[in-house]
Amino acid sequence: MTGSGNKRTRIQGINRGIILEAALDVFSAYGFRGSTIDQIAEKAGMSKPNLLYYFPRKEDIYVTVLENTLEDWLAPFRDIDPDGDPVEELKKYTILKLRMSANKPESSQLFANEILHGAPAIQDFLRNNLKRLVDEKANVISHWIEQGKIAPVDPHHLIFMIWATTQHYADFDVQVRAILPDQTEQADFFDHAADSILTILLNGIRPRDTVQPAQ
Amino acid sequence: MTGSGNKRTRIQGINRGIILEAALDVFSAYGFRGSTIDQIAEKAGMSKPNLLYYFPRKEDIYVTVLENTLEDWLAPFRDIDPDGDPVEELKKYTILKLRMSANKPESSQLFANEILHGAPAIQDFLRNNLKRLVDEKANVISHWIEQGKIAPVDPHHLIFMIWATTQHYADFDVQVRAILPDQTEQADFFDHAADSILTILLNGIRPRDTVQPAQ
DNA sequence: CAAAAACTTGACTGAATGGTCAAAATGTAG
DNA sequence: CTACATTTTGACCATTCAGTCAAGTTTTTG
Repeated sequence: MTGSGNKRTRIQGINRGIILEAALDVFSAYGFRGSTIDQIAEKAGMSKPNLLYYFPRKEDIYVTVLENTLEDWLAPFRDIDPDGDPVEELKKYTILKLRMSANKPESSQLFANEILHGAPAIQDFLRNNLKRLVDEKANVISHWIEQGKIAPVDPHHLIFMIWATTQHYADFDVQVRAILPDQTEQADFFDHAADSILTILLNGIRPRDTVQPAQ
Repeated sequence: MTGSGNKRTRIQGINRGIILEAALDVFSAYGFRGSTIDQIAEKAGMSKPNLLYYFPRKEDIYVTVLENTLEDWLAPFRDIDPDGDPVEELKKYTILKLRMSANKPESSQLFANEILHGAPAIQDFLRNNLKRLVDEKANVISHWIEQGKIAPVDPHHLIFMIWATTQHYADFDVQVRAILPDQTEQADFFDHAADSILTILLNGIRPRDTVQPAQ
């Protein structure tokens, strides 16, 4: 959960972890500018100078949290298996992402906030690592289409659609709760959401030999 | 574009408009906390005290911009016609929403940022006005389903899916551009996006009499 | 257990920023 | 064109907040 970088001593390992956990909470709730070092320090249960002993600048904390988050976020995407059954793979991925939205909305929110404000800290990452990875997976989808396993749809836009839809439940959490106050209380809310989304999505990409009805 | 509230004099009308336009740009780019009154004042071409003469507090500007934005944002949703053809109505709505993402991403971004940070300024609006409206439109969709005009899908989640997908192109603009640098340059990028999304979405909700294939 | 290294913190500093104020400039109505 | 209302702004104030520092405390190591 914490594990980044060079933890010289025992105490460093522990405290960096505590700080990063607190920082995720605070940054995801208030954004970079909206968060204060004091807030994070208090949540981490240490003094501000102590926190700055581990991360000399506010930005250092932020970037570290963001990097850790990115990895969590991409792992299930990396795991999409080119040799698996397309429907099964996309289904698995969608459910995993949705589960992340349910269990760790903070990660998604932190990331969303970063992108929303122009991704100042991860421009390069998006343009290089992420682009490469997405292009690669888009290729996988293209193959599936060629083999007639799913309908011909633009792979990139399909990926965007899955991202958007699944992250919506984390990023727009407040709105979802406001609109469905009772259902969001229920334990099976996310299962139901998954069902609904997958029904549309999987039927949307099911191979069709008939032409779409006019209009 | 500007038009809210009580503009006593000619000058007030003009200047409030200028301020709100500048404020939308600034707030959408940097968030509430990340924006400064000086920034907005400079963009609006006037001194800070002058700006504060029209909107005594930073929050007043923010709330006003947000309210104007909300109306733009909801108008096409309100216009979904219960008596229209379902596929045609949803198609129209999706395209309108996507066009808004293309033409005025700032509005969507401002709204996304507000929700992302817990919607402190519009909790009530979400819980009352928005919930009512969404429930109403969800009912319309339910009717369409009963009449067999579209497949049985959860109306609320369908709405979320359309919102999420269309707004993604505004809110995650930087990411989309990073992944599709060439295509986003092209004039027909949004048309292509609309095609891709609608292909999946409309097939996803097309009435089916055959059972979905196993798994 | 003593010395060195690592860790912790109260008190402080400087810059940024939301907001005030009184006086000047401009617009408007009779 | 004069009196009044509206608009504009330079200078200023108080607060918040990132980051420093020097002096203390704890942990580790030989």
